[in-house]
Amino acid sequence: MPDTVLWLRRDLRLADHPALQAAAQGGRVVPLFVVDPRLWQPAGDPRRAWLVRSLRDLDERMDGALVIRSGDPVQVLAGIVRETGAASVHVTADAGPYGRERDVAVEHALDVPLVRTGTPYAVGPGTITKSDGAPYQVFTPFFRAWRDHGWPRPAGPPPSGLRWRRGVDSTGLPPEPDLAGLRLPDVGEDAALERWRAFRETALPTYDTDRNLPARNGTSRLSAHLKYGEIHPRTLLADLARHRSKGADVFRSELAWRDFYADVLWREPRSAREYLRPQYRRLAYEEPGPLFQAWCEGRTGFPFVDAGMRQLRAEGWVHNRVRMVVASFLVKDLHVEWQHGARYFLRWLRDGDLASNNHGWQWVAGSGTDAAPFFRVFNPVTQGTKFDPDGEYVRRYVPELGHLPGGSAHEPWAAPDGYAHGYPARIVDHAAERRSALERFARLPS
DNA sequence: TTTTGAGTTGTTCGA
DNA sequence: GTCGAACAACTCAAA
Repeated sequence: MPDTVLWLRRDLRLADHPALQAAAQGGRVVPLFVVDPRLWQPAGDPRRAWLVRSLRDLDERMDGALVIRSGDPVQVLAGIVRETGAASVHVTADAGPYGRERDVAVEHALDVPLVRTGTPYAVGPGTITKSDGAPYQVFTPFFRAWRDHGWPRPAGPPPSGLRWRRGVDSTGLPPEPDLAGLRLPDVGEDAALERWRAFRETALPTYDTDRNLPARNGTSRLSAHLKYGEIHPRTLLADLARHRSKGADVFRSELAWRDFYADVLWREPRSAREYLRPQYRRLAYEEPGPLFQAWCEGRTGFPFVDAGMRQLRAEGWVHNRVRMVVASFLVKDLHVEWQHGARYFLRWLRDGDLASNNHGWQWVAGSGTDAAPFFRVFNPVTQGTKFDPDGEYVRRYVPELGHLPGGSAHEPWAAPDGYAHGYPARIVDHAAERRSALERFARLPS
């Protein structure tokens, strides 16, 4: 039986891995990861560090068999096939705009088959359609169809006869960037499974309500594990079938959101960078300047916003409720186009995913999927007092507010000693900027 | 075929 | 303090 190549990308695990199962049908498997400058360069340090750690973990599970090479995948794959005499190259299909084109280019350059088995999603992009075959543009009908469609069972553990081919030249791991104090959680397949187990047994039953409270550990924090494919949503959905609770239902729908946004990107690749509703391009925006800088650095003077932006720089992760609030602040209060915020997020988020991140930003901007009532402008103070009533989250990330008790941390301007520790004054008047945002929308030709 | 109701995550105003 | 209406308008599916 001839050997095969398993070209790993966003599927850095051994369990529940259909492409690995397919590759193992041949002889020995050459597990390969290509450090592609076109993906490595634009990725921020948190994502690079996560990737390096995840590859190191995977290599250990493979007893050191993982082959790492840098360069253009077209050349690297052709070289590997030539060196090893492999009969096929196996991948998990990539749904992103760059990955799809890259895979077609690799396919054309190879004289052996490029075999795509499975996707990183429960239901592959392009699968769910309306009865007339057109794609859904609204989440809830997509969700119903997605649920009714169902998803495959987990593929199980790696096949018992699996043999890695050894001795293939490898450049070794790329250097891990210095994160300068930014803390990442444990990385890798075991860490992902453990995170899932811990979440399932503690926070899942109350996920429907607690997921909105950023001070609490109420969310799964699986996003980066899912992004790198250390765990597959199939695995999660199979386990969820044994949990009956409102929390389990809501968590399932969050996995459907991930599939939905991947589906939207697959059908409209330009939506990664451009407005899904093109008329929003003509809105009156402001060029990013000093106010944008203040937003990036978490010194807008709005505690909930600043806490979120500082959490981003401290952990490479932000609670989803707070992502919405900081995004709304940039787009609706500072009138900066969503692409600037999305790019900054992708630079610093450890889970930075093109589809989820950029469509989430478009949702906030009003230009994305969903009815998008343009008058939806988050009030950073209201959001703070509603979802962080004790001010615990704000004080955790903004030490200058540590002396303000309870919910008063959300309104330092109302406390006599609110600015005693150097917290900045508000950079804009929220009520005025809200009106300005609504006026800009009203002037938008339809 | 047309109509109708509902749609992840909101805020403000006035009764 | 609570509550409903208004903000204005697109997609989808059921009636």
